[in-house]
Amino acid sequence: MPPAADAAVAPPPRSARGQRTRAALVAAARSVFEREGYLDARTTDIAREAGVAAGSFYTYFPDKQAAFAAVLESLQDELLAPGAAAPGPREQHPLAAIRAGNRAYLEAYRRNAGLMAAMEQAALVDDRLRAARLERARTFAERHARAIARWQAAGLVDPDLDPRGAAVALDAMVSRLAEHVFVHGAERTSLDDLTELVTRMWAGALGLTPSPRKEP
Amino acid sequence: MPPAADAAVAPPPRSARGQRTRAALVAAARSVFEREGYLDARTTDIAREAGVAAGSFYTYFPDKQAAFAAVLESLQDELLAPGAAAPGPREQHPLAAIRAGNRAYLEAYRRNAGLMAAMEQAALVDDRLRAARLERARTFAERHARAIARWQAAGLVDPDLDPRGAAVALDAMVSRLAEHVFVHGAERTSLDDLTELVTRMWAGALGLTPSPRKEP
Amino acid sequence: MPPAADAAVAPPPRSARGQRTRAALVAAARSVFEREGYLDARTTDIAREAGVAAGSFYTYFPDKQAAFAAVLESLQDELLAPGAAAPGPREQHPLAAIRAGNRAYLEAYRRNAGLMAAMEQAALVDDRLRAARLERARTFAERHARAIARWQAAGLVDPDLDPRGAAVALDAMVSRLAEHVFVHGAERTSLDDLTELVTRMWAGALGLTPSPRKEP
Amino acid sequence: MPPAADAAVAPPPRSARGQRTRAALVAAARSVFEREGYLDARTTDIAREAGVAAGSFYTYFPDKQAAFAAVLESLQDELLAPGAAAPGPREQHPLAAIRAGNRAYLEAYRRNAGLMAAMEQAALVDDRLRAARLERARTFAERHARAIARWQAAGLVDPDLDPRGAAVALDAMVSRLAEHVFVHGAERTSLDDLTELVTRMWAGALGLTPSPRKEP
DNA sequence: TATGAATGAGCCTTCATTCAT
DNA sequence: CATGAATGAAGGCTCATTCAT
Repeated sequence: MPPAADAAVAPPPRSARGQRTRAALVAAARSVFEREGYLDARTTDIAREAGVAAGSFYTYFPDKQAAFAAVLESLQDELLAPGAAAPGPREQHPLAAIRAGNRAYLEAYRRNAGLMAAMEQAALVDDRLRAARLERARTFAERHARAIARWQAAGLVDPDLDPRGAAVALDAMVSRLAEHVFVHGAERTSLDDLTELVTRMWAGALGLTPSPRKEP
Repeated sequence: MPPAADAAVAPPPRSARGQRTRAALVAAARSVFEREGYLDARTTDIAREAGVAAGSFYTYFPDKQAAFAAVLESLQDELLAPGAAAPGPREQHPLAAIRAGNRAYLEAYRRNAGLMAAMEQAALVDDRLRAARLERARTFAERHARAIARWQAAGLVDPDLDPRGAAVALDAMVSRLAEHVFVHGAERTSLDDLTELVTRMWAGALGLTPSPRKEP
Repeated sequence: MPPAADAAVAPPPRSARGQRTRAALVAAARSVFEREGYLDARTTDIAREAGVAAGSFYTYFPDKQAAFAAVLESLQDELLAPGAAAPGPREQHPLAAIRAGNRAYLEAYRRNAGLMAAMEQAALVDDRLRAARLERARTFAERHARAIARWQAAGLVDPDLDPRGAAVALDAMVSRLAEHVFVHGAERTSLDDLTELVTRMWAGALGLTPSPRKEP
Repeated sequence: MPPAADAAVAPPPRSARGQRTRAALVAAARSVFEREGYLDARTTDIAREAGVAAGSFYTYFPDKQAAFAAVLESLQDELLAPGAAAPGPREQHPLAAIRAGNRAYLEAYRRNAGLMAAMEQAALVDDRLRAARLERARTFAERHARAIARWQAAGLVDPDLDPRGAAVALDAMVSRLAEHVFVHGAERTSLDDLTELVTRMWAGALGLTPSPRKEP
């Protein structure tokens, strides 16, 4: 996939030195946002932690939210990793695919809990970041909707279900649950148990046929 | 259950005039929080909108968060109304109970969307309000867990399910979905469709038997 | 001594009830000023501690400083007690008189350390209270100057000394030392040692003849 | 003795421009504190008088008290100048040394009367500044105690005297007297007369032998 | 590009005092 | 006389962003 069109928004630094500085800033930003949350993070702290002057921050980012967006972008791959959202190899039984997807998502969430917390905050405060989060959720939902539709076509899932609606609802469930557990520390459970729980909810909600319809 | 113990922290106004002023402040606070969100709400605006001097705000609340808590408290009844969460009359079939509960919750959420948005914000920014939100979620979850257990006992719901886990997960789904739709304006659907969607998810996830088992 | 002329400034409460309320306020004020200092003392706290409404404070005092002045006035007797400042019975040898005076002063200071601290604060912040303090200091100085003059006349003290100047200087020494020790907690010593120290300084500074000039 | 360890708390400005701004702020602070006293001084006034934005004040000082401390530090040299406290050249007769020390102190006090008033205020209101003042007093006292001990060793001063106690007491006398006269405007005298008075008190209190003992 | 100082609008909170009842 | 609610001016401090060097 070629660089997206919106790459023009933030001209990438030409010099190697610029590349390095920018990378340092993104790393520092990640660390600071993780530690302090979106609102409490100060751009001067990010600059200091990156080892550059306060003003240099603005050489690379137009504002604080852009730095946050850059951090998220650098995580994009991890957060939207195939395992994290997609049903996996098509040959897999849906249950296995769902379980794998949920586990990957929950693991990624837990691994980046600090940032996810910051993201929740940011989404409730900054319009552009809110839009970005919705966009990400939409990506997930569409991917999942396609999988559900496929499973319906294969006779594995209740055909009356609206794939899109179900995907949205089930994604909502998993993401909120992850927030509850990993950000707010509610409901202490193991990642395994959590994975089983949401997988079971998915399965039931989709009316997943226990075994493929190969039987006569 | 009597009012929380820390209600004593803010002694209720002695005089009738004080009662009126306090009520005016709570009303104004609700309006301002709805309009501006938690972070952007200013105590001076609340005071002005209540028609009192800026300092009078502090006669009744130690700070902004206390005013917000007071607003939530005044909503408590509505948000925790039996319909909004409980399975309703015990004789009802679970599906009807779930549908009624979800509809009531979603209606209340939509009716107070501005405030709910403020609450999400507040919970991510203020520790005490976060704790209050978790407490509220717990109340819901426990109520629902009891209902599920009852249904299991009646042979209407998959007996292998952990009632508490299922309740937490399904509540998460509904609340996040409500936030998506009513706060962020994603996924435009009717309240009816939304109600049907989540009710169906509940039913499937619980393995709800369409009609009670009639075996002897 | 009949009531001073300035009693007119604050018309004494006529009713017995008023007398009691005023007394309660003065007692409460003393306690609060002692505990909080002049600046941090709140009139509402004084009223609450006196068991009256906030507004009642102003029935008895025009403002905060008046209440403080009233407290000091109620202490006047103690602070200006004969022992605390005067040379005592004229027949006494000066050294004994000085020692007794210093001891009485230091004891009174220590007993009322909290209030004295408040007084220092008040004097640096409120003009009227500053004037009152200077007036009190002047009273002391004059009394002591007279004693010194008397001792000079008796040939017991260096006749070249300016009685007024010496009195002012030595009073300054004692009052500042008391502040150092009892308010700021510097130089921990016993009251006995402190008394001996200042008495010795007085004696030396006055060129006090060890024993009366009765010898030939 | 190197600068106090906590000097590191406020890193000195890197650029020359920063040096200039900081100096301007300290000068402005001195002027404002002198004119308004510690409590009434406003940081915004200091900034305005320094010709910088209100926020720039906080680039150099965390708060008002730090600015005050910086002003005092810039006075340190003057206030603790050898002449102001020390007995001067060792060959000098104590009386001359004491007179010179007292005169220097009183002159410095009078020259900075506005600031000294602010300092008294500050010490009664701010804990850190109080501690600083006690520390300064201790420095004086120790220096004087050493001088007294030296004079005792030379047979010029009453050997029974506790050098430290005497130093503390006499310093207290002089500082309080200076405050009386220069801050509160009590007891109008000339600086010469004041110097003579306190010098005489010192001499008497120390039992200073008019001229060195000539015994072999 | 880098630097780091400068900017300045913005808002919460206190509390002595007043006043309607 | 008592009550207790209402008043409202005042100011310290933050920090994202800009800009002169």
